[in-house]
Amino acid sequence: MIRTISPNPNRANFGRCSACTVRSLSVCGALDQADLSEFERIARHVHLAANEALFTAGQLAHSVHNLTAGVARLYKLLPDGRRQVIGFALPGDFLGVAPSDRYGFSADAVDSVSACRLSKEAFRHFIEQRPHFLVRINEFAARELSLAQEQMLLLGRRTAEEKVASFLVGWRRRLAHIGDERQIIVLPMSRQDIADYLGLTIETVSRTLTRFEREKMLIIVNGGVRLLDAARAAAMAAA
Amino acid sequence: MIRTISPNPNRANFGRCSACTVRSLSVCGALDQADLSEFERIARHVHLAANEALFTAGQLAHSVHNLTAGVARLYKLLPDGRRQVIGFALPGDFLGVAPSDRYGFSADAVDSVSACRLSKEAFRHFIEQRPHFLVRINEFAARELSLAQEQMLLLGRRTAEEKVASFLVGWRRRLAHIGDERQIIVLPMSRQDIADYLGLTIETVSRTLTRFEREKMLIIVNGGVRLLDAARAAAMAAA
DNA sequence: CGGCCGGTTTGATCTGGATCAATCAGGCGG
DNA sequence: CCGCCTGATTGATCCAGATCAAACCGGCCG
Repeated sequence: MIRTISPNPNRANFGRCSACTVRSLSVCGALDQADLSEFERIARHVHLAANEALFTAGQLAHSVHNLTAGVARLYKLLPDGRRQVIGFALPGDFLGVAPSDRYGFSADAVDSVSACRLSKEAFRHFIEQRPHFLVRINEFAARELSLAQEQMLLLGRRTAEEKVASFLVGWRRRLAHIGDERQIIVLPMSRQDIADYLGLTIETVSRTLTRFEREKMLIIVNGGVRLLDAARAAAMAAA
Repeated sequence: MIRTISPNPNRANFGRCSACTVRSLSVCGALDQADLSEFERIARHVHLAANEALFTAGQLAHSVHNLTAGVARLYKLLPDGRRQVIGFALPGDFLGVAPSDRYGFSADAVDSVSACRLSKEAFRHFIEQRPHFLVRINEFAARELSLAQEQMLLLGRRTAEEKVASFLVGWRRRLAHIGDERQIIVLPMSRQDIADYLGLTIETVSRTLTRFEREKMLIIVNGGVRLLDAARAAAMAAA
């Protein structure tokens, strides 16, 4: 069985920010010991089972979130049910940059998820006293924006084959960034999630992966893929 | 002839920040008189003719920009020349939120453009002394991110008809926001720009607009469109 | 251990939008 | 005022990926 996604699956994160395994990756990486205990005072840990909602588009945005374990699916829906997954959040990711008082998208757990939840008000107050923390938030927002722009290029101008290859390469890079260096690229999300992320149908994603396997670029395993020809995948993702 | 896009086309902006017609709309809206004169000291005004470049993807990011007049096209290219326009910048828009020391996209003038250019270094220094300004930058980044997410939904899941209708409605809203309340929706960008923004071809954009005209939803005029049935357009954009 | 059940794969066919190919229109220089 | 040049429109055809329709597969519960 393939383990869940977490920087160090053997050590549990039980509430103490100073022991947080994703701190250096997260916005909290900018906090010193004193800041951290104040942060801990205003944060609450939440745990969600697969498919439970962190929050829903359109609701009043009471809270901001800091993912500490698992993978979340971020998405928007059209009235008739068409869905666009706008991103997958990993441990260390911050969900709270928003221009209005309502959530602009929905987020729910792909596998079991842990997160720090802070009331928006307490969070705003916390920030106001700590400009260096705001700088950090800004860096995270900038990275997020840059990823979104890359995704626009993908959605608007890449072929199905390029989309799937780009997704695998990008996902692998993000897993590596949080310390998951396993041979196998774990894919906890469903084919439908991937399709909705890439602007494709589930059938096209499935066919494309099968073709990649036939062409010996990868092997489809339970819960993920094993990449055999990383160079070829990277080339497809680039061009 | 249709006038260029500017909040108040009759008053020129000649270098003095305190006389800047877009200040309240821009990141500078958060600055007081003293901040403003320091800002003015480190800013330089640049003017570009149509199709001149503000900056190019991949180059070292020396500067940040604050658009004061005209429209800029922001885009990314694939190695084979496929282009995705990731946005159009209007007066008041800030171009400078980036996660790396290189520009992540290219920007050039659609029509003739004016902008404040600041060295990234001077800008960073300026920010460090002024946390409230950073908050403002953050709000702008959040709005930008939210627009990008909306655009991902459009690119991934909307039909050609919905894309064109959404574009017109969204563009009109942005024009209204900067004070352009004219009956006609000015479209200074080419059909190719619109196509590359919507993930379509120029032919599909053209055909869709002519169909909208045949169906009496709008009239195509030189340099823009006159919207006759705003409700219908809004309905198409929503669903 | 067998029969669901949800997610995935595979196959057959269809179609929205792309591609290829002429016009067409309007601004501009001569 | 004419002819060109660039961008836009319109028409004919094509095809990548969607849709429709079965299997298939693995985990789980009785």
